[in-house]
Amino acid sequence: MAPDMTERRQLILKLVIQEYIESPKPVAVASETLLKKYKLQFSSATIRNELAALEELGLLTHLHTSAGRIPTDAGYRYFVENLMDRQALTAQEQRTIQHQFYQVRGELDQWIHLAAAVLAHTPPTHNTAVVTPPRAYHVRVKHIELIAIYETVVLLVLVLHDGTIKQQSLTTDVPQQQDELRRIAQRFNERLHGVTVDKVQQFVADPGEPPLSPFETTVLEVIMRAMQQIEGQIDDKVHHDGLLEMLRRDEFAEVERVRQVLQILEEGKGIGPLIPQALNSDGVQVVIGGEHGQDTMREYSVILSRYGRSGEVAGVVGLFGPTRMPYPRSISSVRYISTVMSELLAELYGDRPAS
Amino acid sequence: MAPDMTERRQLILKLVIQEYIESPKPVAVASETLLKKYKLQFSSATIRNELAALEELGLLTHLHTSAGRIPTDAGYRYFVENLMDRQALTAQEQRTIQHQFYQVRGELDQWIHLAAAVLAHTPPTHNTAVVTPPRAYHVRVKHIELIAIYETVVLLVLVLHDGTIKQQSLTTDVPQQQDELRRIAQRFNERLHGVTVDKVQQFVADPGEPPLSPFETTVLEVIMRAMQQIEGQIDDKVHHDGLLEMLRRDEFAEVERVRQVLQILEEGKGIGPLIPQALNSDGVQVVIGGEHGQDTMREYSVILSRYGRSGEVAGVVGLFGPTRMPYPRSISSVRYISTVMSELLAELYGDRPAS
DNA sequence: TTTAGCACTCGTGACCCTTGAGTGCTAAAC
DNA sequence: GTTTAGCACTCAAGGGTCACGAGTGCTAAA
Repeated sequence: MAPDMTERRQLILKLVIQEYIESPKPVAVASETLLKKYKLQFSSATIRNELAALEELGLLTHLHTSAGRIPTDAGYRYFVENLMDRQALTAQEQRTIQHQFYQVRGELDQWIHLAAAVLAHTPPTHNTAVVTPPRAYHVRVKHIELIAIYETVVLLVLVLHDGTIKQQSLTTDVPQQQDELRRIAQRFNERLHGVTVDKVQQFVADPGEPPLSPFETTVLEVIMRAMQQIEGQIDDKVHHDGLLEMLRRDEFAEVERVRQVLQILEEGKGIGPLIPQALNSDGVQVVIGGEHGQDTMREYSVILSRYGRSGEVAGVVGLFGPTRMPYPRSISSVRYISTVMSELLAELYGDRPAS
Repeated sequence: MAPDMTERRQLILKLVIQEYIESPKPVAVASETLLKKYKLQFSSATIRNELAALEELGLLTHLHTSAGRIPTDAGYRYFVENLMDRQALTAQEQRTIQHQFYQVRGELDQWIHLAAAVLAHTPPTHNTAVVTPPRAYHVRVKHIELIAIYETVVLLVLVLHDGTIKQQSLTTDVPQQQDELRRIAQRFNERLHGVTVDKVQQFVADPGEPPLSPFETTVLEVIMRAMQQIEGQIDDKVHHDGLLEMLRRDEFAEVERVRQVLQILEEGKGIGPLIPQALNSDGVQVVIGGEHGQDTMREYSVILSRYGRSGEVAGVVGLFGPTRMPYPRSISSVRYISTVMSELLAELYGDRPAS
């Protein structure tokens, strides 16, 4: 703790931030307000002196002379690191969430929707939930399927070990029979089960006997392209929920802010770059304002947590909103939901490394 | 043609609407402006009389006495039906679009992204492109695959004949071997190929020999549930592109309008109900303002066209924006892109009914 | 039936004023 | 040295007034 941060200053900073983030509207907080609301044992003049000191320390600021104080990014950071009280979810809330996940446990593609919906609708709402699907960094082949659609059209279904599915139609000059396709798929499945993209490459270079037909080569090329594409787009699309609710906040009275948010969410700008970091960290990550040098994010914060296991099948889940965010509660929600999702994921993929 | 609609009135109405929808800002058009811009052979006073008459007929309106005229929904409708000049895409634009689709022809899941991107970025931009994935109303089983993830976890992959893929993990009490799973899948594929959900139901009721194991019954139940769910959500999620570009329009200076649009796009309100109709019609559908009694849509128009074949595998593609929309050009774009997509779809599924 | 002329309407933007919340400072009290 | 009362000062927000000008609607003449 910096020596300048006396206990009283900590108390006042904490109260200012709590007051500010909990109020429905973003009104700067004044010395008299604090005095009355929290029945402090010193006068408003003293508070004003302390507020001035906290401003000197860079933790608070104000928009103009005759306005109350609002936290700076550094102020929020200090609050999150040192001052805030944890606000765990109630047992009832935990049960409800567990129950909802239990109902869709098998449907991996529903997870991200559910997670986002739950986070967006667990009070306090008014922030946007963001989730990426569970994915592996280095994808491996789980299963290959070739289905004759009709004579010269074949549907390739590629299942990767993280559960990602990629489908692709192929047209061929030579008509393919379903029997023949099954034979090809079986050979591929035997040789390629569990391998990464470079092992597929090796197989193409040295297939052994019998050599690959042109059609088989095509199929393998498509498979490799698909795998590469999927590896490259890890943080491509971030699913979100609760946006409209968030836009009701007074912060979004001017269109420009709304456009900013849409740019961040729709084009992945701002949040995307934070995802790799979250995937490789344990615990909840909090990025406040422009802390990571992203100008688009200067007025927004993101709370992210990985679910699943680092380096294996994993995704991130979190909340996004204006820096004026109810951090204690939001952090608890994100932490809890990531735990639940991790447990369910472990159940699905087993407790050992996914094969 | 209503007898009141003299040629001159038609001309003036057409010019008013063209002037209004082509201008970058929504400024009501005045009699003097028309006179100067189009060198009309009669005076501004005459134009004013005609404008008053067109207002009497319900085709134009104005916001206050000292403002120029703007079209009503009925005015736009009359324009679209009777007055507008077709504005076909240039050969160059057509080539570019064809080329882009050719590059992703096999990847069905890329289609909707591409279609939306192309529509959103073909001038005039400033409207939002909307696309639904190619889907069949009555889904039939194409292929069933069971993959052992580990001993008691099985991944079911269900491929439907419209190319939709549904994955679901199942946990079982009895460990399942991959060989056994392959046998089960093969039996199912032989018996269920091409069948609709009620035929699956029949099979469960009367499986013949050998009877179904509890695990097999579970799998079939999951399959049926998945099929029902997919049939029910035909117009569930509408993919869109170009939203941010549209929000730069002056129409969206107030947040309330932006919220309306997000509600329409994110929650499917407004556009969803129009989709079944578009799927069952030929040609381009234009819904202007609140024509279909949807209050949320009162200030917006949608241009939709089916691609694919009615009743078989098909989707819709279109444009969405404020009623002040460049109809001639937008309609041409939508028409062209739906044609291209229909052709590609026919190529993928063959020219006969999909089997 | 068309047109010139002109009064009238009404939204827009500039300007000014008042109000009140809240600070910052000074000087006295503890 | 620290705390506090008192008060001058600042500044955003809201409201009222006014001038401006674009554009219509009407009247009367062509």
